[in-house]
Amino acid sequence: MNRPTLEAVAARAGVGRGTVSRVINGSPNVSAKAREAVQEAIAELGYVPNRAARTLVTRRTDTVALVVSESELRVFDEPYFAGTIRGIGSALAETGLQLILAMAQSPSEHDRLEHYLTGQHVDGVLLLSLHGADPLPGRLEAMGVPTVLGGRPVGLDAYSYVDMDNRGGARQAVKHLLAQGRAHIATIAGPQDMGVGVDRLAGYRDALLASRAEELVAYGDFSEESGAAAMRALLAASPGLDAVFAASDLMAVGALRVLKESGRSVPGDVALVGFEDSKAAAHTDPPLTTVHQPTEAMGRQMAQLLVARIHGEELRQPVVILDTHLVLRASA
Amino acid sequence: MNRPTLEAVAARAGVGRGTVSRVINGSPNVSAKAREAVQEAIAELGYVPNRAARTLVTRRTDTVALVVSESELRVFDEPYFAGTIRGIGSALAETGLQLILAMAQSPSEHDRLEHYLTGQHVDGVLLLSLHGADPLPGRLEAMGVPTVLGGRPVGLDAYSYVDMDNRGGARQAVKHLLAQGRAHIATIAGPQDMGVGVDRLAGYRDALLASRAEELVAYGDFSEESGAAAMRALLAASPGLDAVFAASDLMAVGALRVLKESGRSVPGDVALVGFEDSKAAAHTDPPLTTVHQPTEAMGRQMAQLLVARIHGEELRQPVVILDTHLVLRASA
DNA sequence: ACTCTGCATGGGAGCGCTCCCATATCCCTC
DNA sequence: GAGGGATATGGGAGCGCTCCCATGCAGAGT
Repeated sequence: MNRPTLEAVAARAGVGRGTVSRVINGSPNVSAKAREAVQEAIAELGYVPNRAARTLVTRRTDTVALVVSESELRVFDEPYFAGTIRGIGSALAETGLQLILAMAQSPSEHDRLEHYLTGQHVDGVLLLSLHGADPLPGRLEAMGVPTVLGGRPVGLDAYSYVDMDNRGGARQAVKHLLAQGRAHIATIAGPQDMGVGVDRLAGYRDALLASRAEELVAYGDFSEESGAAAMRALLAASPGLDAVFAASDLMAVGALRVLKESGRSVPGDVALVGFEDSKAAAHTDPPLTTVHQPTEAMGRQMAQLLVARIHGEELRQPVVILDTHLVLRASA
Repeated sequence: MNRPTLEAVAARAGVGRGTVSRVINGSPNVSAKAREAVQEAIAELGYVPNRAARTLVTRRTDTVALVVSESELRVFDEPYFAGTIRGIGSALAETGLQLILAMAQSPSEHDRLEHYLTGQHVDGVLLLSLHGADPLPGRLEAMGVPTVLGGRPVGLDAYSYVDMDNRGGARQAVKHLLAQGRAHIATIAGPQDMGVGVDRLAGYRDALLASRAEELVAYGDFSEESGAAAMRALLAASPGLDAVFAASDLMAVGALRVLKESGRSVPGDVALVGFEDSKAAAHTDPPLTTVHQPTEAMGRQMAQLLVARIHGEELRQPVVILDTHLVLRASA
């Protein structure tokens, strides 16, 4: 049951420990003959390097953490999460780095987590869409732990992050509504302590400003119920509205329900656009026109930036914004 | 920037290395005075044990892997995944174990993964709903790596797994349809190389057998499209059917679409029941009656079983089946 | 007073690896 | 043919920890 060690491989190959180590780590200064002998011995013995021993001396852990904060957990089943994690996984697989999933489910665990992350257990950290001015990324960077955020943070300036072009996507969506001749376009905005919330609202305003239409805003928290509530508020305030841009598909779903209940037809009376291009969007009645976001690409990009930083490279472009585009379905 | 070591703590506290180690690991054989001095020194220096050094000597990694196989990746955004992972996370957080997320995205990576998992990098492995007779769990156990599966495996006997009562849930769903006076009940079954697929079909048959009704089966792969295709096949074969039990919500969604397209009303002409109680189920029109499964509990349970095995405990009950129950909405 | 038991303690050995230095080997140049 | 520079190689030291053994010391028993 005992795993072979470096020494065993060296003995088998008839070389010294150093040479085996060089072969494993891809040093060029090894003769072809020695390299071959070593590789053969490795294969024969089924040798696998002991990560702990290596970490102990190199101080690299070859591990990065994906931190999912408490608030995020609720949103766990949002479609963008699945895509992002898949992207992270595939980018990381190419580098041999391991991904550990760190979830802080309570404030006390949040401390434990910070301790863990700064305690040389990981080479870098990926943080997904945090709320408000979370001090974590700043502290990690201060302790020398490279960090890359998913989603533009609001209230702090992070060195490196990857985000969707939320503003551009929203602008496009609202322009589409305008182009269809809609005159009273409302928006159901997301929480304003998150970049996504702020940016999608900004995009809405961009488009309206260009056309000098009046703005009409209600806020939700990305949940369906909040979308329904916001829709009710909007209808009460402006019964004559003829279009709604919701900052998330889920909120759009809630809004759709309320619109129907109020006897309005979609898109006949009111056109509706969501954001996310989630699976749910394709299944509503009518199917939802929405803004597509490249979640998997975002994950890949985050991982790539982090890996570069871990390798000590200077990032040419520490902030990456990915394109979004409108997906036309029946609701607008 | 240099982290303090055990030795530094010992010096500060005026004791030997051994005593500090004993304090950290909770050995009872330490005088109150020494313990106090050590704890003070630890706090003052902000000492955090080096995991790699500890792993090197103990051969414990305090890490477990959650393996998500290639085929699983597609299903990543299925709601049960989010719930399960949350349950695993919360159960693990209580034990101090770390969760690493291992995804095999291609067959070649599958080998690499197996190598990794058996190469003393993790203390145990959690495997989520595998297809067919995957050799991985057997190999892991053979190498002495404790393994717990999520979902009953088909074609191999695993020592320990956690599953939902898929058969019971399906039986309940179909009985409900029978109780409503439905006489021609079809099912859209899942893939028969997965426990969920087999068991939900078995439950359907249980219920039909009791009532001596005729069975009517089509197969899908849990995707919406496959559900739609199966529904078309069923309608072609038996235009007079008046109820459908789909083995997943997503397939039910596909079936619902086809039923509507064929001019049938739901639940008027055809009653429809899904399985999973996913978010999507609540948003269809009409909302889907479905079988609820306790995903988070499943995750917790899996983690708990694994932890017990890692601690070398004999499992009183290595197989755990969790209850499911019917959620009545409008579609049946 | 002396031995014996039992617990607290210090510190050597060693986990498996990388780093680096000293040494061996080779080939080229004059 | 001798000297010099490169390149390949072996192996000691040491990363920070746990394990365990030897030692110290107090209190109990005779």
